[in-house]
Amino acid sequence: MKLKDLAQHLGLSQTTVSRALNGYPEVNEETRRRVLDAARRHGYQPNANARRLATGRASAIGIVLPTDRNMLLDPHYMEFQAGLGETLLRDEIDIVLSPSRGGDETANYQRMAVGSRVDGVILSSPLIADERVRLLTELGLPFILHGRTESDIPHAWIDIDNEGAFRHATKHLLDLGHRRIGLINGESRFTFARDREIGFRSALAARGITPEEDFIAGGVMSDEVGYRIAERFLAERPRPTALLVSSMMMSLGAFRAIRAAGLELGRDVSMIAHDDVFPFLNPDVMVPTMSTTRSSIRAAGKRVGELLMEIVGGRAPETIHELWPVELVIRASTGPAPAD
Amino acid sequence: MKLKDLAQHLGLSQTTVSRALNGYPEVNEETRRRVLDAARRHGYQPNANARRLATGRASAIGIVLPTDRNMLLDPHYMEFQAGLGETLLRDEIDIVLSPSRGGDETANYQRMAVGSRVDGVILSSPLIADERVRLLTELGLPFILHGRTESDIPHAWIDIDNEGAFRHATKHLLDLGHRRIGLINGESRFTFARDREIGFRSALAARGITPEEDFIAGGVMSDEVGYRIAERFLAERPRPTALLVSSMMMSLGAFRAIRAAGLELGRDVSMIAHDDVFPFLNPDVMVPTMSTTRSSIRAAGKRVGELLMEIVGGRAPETIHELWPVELVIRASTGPAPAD
DNA sequence: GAACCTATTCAAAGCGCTTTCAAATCCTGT
DNA sequence: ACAGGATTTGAAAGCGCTTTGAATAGGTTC
Repeated sequence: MKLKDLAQHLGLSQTTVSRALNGYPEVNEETRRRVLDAARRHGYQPNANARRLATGRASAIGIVLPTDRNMLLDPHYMEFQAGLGETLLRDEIDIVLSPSRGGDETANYQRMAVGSRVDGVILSSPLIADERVRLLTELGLPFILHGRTESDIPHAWIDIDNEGAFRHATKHLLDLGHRRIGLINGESRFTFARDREIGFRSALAARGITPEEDFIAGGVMSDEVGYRIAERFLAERPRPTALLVSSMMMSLGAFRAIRAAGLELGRDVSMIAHDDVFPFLNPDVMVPTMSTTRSSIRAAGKRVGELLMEIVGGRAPETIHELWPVELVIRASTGPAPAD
Repeated sequence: MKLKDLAQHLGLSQTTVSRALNGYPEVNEETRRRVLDAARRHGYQPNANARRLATGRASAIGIVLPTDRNMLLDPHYMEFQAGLGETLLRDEIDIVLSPSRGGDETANYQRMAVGSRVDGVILSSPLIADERVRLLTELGLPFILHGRTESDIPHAWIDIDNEGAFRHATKHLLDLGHRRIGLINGESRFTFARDREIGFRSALAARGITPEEDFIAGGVMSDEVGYRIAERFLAERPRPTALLVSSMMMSLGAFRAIRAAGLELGRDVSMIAHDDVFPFLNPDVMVPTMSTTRSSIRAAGKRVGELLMEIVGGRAPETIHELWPVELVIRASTGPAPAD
């Protein structure tokens, strides 16, 4: 059933039917009712591609998934997508995935931009100086950054306060008497990891403590890497009495390393991990319960979707900068520093 | 730059240029070279939506993500998508995500089918009697099932041998002398979970052992649920000496429960977990290393993409049934049953 | 009653591509 | 030199929708 058929059936022109369906005002209310009614009865749905061609709008947003950077492999993306969906589906916006191999993301973005496959894209996990901002600006493809990057080019971003989160977490550990604190971070090329390290260092500096460089490390945010780094930290003498960890996945590994070293979490070693709020990894049911800096990545996904649609709708990207505060939730994995 | 411009620039008709670009044979080789050359120089890329409208092919496949079923929240989807991308990106096929809330997936599928938004869809995590097979058949939307379901309607599927995998794993534990084996399964409404239970039971039955119903449980495949079930099992007297677990995530929780009960994995309690091969959760680096039934979900995603494109291309779905064997990898988490 | 609004509808022209059908050109064999 | 076939190109008709510009009908105004 196409528009033409529906129009014929109603004895109206395509024009009027189209207008009635799309809510244009210059249509008699009675006519509109008839049209909407008939459309529902016949299960009419416009051909998405015809509409796209006619309007020039893709009604879709894109995400490039780097399938070889370990990035995508973790659950963060999934949660983020779920959040995105909450916004976009309501407005009949499609989410187009463009998995990219071999670090050749440029091609993916180009492809999306040129064929008018999508109206805009979402940039996740930005590097400290991320080329994609320039690339997309040149391509003229609207975008929003989830995270931040250094760039002269004005652009939209939304980020959590990674620096503040880790500053507060560090400060909390200091207040508990900890002096040797290990930082198990994400990969240092990502802005969020840099910001967390800055927050960590600044809290130490505020107390006149010089951080031990051996107690700062980062890597892919996996269970495995968490284990390895924690194992290394705990083998040092004197060893750290507290760990600050960039993800719950890593904290699982770190926890194992603590056990493996014959130590007890929350007593011998304290730990605070960053929690992106995965439904399948709940810090409240861990044993012991895990102290966290918490910010829902799903909520972020939802908001990112909203904002991108605003940009596509004409809002100036440079007016969009949101920095979300991060909550520090103290649970049982943190305790006073043990006596030396 | 559109086709018309390019044609004008070359002094050719749109027809010829279009044919040259799309590899039709009835075009002079020299002309084709000129066209391809000019297209590259001008960075010409056809408008995706115009092409879609003209050909009637969407060059896209769809995935409905149930955002409220806990399903999607786990990392399986992500790995699967990565695999999909390996196939589809090569052929310029888009992956369209359709997140669905409130269990109203029907609407999502309908939407994809009618607007010719996608050429076909992928069905993941089928229930034992999954309505979607009938729905999609009626909608006339090509699809492939990743997993199996009971249905009179002939359809394409690809699945791993869940039953065989768990039968072998159980048999291996029996060979090690274990008699009380706990099954920590996925949610029982899913076919894969049922099949695993069948495999488990049949291995026991083959030795004349009646399974203890209290040692069979299932739930969302999360760390948390793994912990809870294992904790419950281990509180029983006599307790199981081995656990068979449906996912690595659950096995993490189960492992914690074993430690919490003051037991040692691989000595007091053996464990075999199903490993979908996540790059961030490597059974080889766990302590102790984890015995697994292994089958890469990413490889499955890749194959599913290939097969779906074959179906879209005209291959009869009922000719597509692939059952993949599952490897049993014995590592340190399994050992002989302790004396009673 | 003529001129002028306003509200409502429609015919037709795109959107940028593919594809059918016809035409033009070039060979080949006789 | 010419019919007949193969090769190569092009004009034009869609694909199903939106949107412009024009037309019609029904008041209003002076």
